[in-house]
Amino acid sequence: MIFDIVDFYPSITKELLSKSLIWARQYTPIQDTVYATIMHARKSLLYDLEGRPWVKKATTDAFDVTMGGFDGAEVCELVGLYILHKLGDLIDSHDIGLYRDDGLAVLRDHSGSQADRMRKRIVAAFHTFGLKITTQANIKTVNYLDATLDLRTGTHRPFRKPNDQPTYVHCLSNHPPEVTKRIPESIGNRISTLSSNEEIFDNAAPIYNDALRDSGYTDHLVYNNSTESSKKQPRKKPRTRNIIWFNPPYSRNVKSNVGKLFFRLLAKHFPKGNKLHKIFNKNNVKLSYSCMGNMRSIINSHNNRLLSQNKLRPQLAQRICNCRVKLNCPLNRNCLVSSVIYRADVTTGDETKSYIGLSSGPFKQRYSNHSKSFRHERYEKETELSKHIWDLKRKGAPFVIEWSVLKHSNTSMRRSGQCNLCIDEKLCILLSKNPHLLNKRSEFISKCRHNRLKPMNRARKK
DNA sequence: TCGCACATGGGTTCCTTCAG
DNA sequence: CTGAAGGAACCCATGTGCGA
Repeated sequence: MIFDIVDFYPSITKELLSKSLIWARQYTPIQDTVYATIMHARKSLLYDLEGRPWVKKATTDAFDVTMGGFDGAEVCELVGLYILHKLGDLIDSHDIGLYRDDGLAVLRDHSGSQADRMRKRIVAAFHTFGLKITTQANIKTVNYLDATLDLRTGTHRPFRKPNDQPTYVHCLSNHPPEVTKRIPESIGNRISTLSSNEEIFDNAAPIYNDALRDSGYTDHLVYNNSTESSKKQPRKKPRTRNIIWFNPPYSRNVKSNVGKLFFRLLAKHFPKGNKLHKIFNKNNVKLSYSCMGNMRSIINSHNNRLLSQNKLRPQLAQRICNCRVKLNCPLNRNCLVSSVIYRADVTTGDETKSYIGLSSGPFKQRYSNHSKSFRHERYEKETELSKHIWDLKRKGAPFVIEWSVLKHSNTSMRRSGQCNLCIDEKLCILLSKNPHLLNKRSEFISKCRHNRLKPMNRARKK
């Protein structure tokens, strides 16, 4: 029996999702990424994890997000698992499966009318969750996802919807060569897996071969049943290595062999005998090209950034300093500025030592924490700056601290997944010409802590 | 309600120890 | 030599209380 949930994601009610979450947490700690995504979606819900009313009110009963996105997929997976669990009373859990909104069930030893009664019970069960499904029972052949399963012959073969012509990235497209090179091979493997024998593969292959030819490839798909033989002899799992990846963006316009140059630098600066050779060597450092961003999304994000800046400007102009005594403002009446890289210059006599830090929130808040660590000895070790201040205090050396903003930035993520603010801070530290910089080298390898504070991830902490 | 000081929490890396 | 485990350190972000 095959069934399809109509408008699955838009039909998931707050109650259903809350129940699914409560159920899932009984069995397993939910992965951080999944949890954060679901919690983000939960913002539009009226219930929290314990079923209590959620503070933020939603406008509608259902979500306003489409299922295509990451959020939708994760929510559907979770709710789907909950539904499958509940359907366990009706049908053996080994005989029913759900992928997003497509479901498949095997009914053993059921006559035609028994199977139809079961179909009706499953439809009714979905109704109790507020979901509608379309079903087909008493069938021996089903088209499920991208495969056709035939119970009569016990075979399976690739399936595509009528008029669904496969299209692939063109061989001359501006992708890393490894990507385009592997496309024919990966398609061949996929079609082979979906075909239960070579004859079925040969029947299915022409449409994919044509699509490959249209995309400029000369390769011909070959049946590959190695997956079966490899299953029989499980290979001993090799010891996992700690690999450091370098992922430069790939572009055909760049004629330099970036990879070759990179490894040449690696060999030059970390030769055998070097203290760091153990960490940075050809076996531990790998290179893989990443794709350049889609031109349309680059232009869109650029436009959005400019437009949102224009919207924010009037607000910024309203409040830039809240100091009671304006003359004492650490940033010259600009202390409420957010997302900045700042520098503190500590001058004692003729020596000036600097400390570079960042503040994603208002600088005033960060400043307040710094001043606390200067006042109380128990917070001496809070920052390298406070350590230095307490050093000077013990020596009885008079000092003056001057604060300045080095760079305005933001915590939005770059394409590489790195936060602008953190990268700018590291860059400022690297480019600083002050030989008496207080910052420690270990800061360069510290990870961004702003990712988790994005609205989506912030909910994780509630 | 605002501004401020302070306490606490949290994610991450570093360092040490120990077993295999 | 390697990886796991546990604690310490670091650098903030967030919550709370209090006086003006």
